[in-house]
Amino acid sequence: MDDAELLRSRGLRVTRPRLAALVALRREGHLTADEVRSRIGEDDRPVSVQAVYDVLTTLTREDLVRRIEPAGSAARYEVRTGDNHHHLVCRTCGSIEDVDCATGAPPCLEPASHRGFQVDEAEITFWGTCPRCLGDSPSTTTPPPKGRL
Amino acid sequence: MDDAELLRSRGLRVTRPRLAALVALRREGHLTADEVRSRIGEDDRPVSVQAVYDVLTTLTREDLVRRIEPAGSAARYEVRTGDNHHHLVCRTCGSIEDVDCATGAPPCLEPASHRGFQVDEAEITFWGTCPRCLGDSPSTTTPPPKGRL
DNA sequence: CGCCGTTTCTTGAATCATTCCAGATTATCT
DNA sequence: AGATAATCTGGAATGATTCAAGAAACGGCG
Repeated sequence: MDDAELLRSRGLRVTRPRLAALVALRREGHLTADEVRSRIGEDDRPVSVQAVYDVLTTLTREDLVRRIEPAGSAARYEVRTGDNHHHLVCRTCGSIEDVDCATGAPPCLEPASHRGFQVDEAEITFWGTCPRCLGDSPSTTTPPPKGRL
Repeated sequence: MDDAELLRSRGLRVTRPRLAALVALRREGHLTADEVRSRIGEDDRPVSVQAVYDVLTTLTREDLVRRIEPAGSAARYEVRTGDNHHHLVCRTCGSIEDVDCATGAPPCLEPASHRGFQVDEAEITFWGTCPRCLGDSPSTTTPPPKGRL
């Protein structure tokens, strides 16, 4: 099933910005809205800021894309692969890696006490230092993408 | 050890805004910077927006306060109790509850594959619906604090 | 194949949280 | 008390995201 069919199967219209966003996210994961926009602009006709947010919001709502918001960074998007994986975030350079879920199926982890909550997802962010930043001198290190924490 | 001693023990100056922030956060957890500011303003002389951010940043750096940033909401602060606990967030009203860590000491959970990362913390957010929103009709439900997701 | 109605995209401005700046204050140490 | 560096104040700037109004385009229908 190609992207066009994928969109139709969710009852979504097939538009250039949507197809381009899916392609961009399939090529690189964990992109910010702005990065998605520039990737699209590179090999396609540019789209407006608004269109990018609309597209990403729609695709997220239909579960074709997952949105993550690591503390201290703008929201990032990745193609929803179906598996429930988690993220490793480098405190120094902000890079993000996927890691498989250690336990089984979603929500993959049960809270010690539900307190009456109906839990449907456990989102896990592992914080640490990436191998590159571990070895590098601070000067050669790529600075974090945006805000600090 | 009272708050003044606590601050001194970290090499921090004892100031009214810092003491007031600690008191406010001890009374209520998971407050936004702005909420901390208004709580201080209620029973103390008001402090500037800037002072609140400075104070919270400093206290966070010294590990007296923990900062969390649930997706779709402004940053929230809570007094660091030392235990590593996690959070239950209601998708409907945005309320946050603490839950103890099921596994042991930090990082409390190991990623399936480190990929060379040196992991020091596993931050877990459980998403779901709180008991109040489960039972309530949508109309009587308190709306989410800020942005949607 | 061309028209219509609805959805989606464009441009431009607004909002919110957070940070930057420069100068006035104030908690500590001598 | 006085010096000095850390803090706080007020005001403006920044960055991500959203709102608004109108133009354009997708997809169904005749």
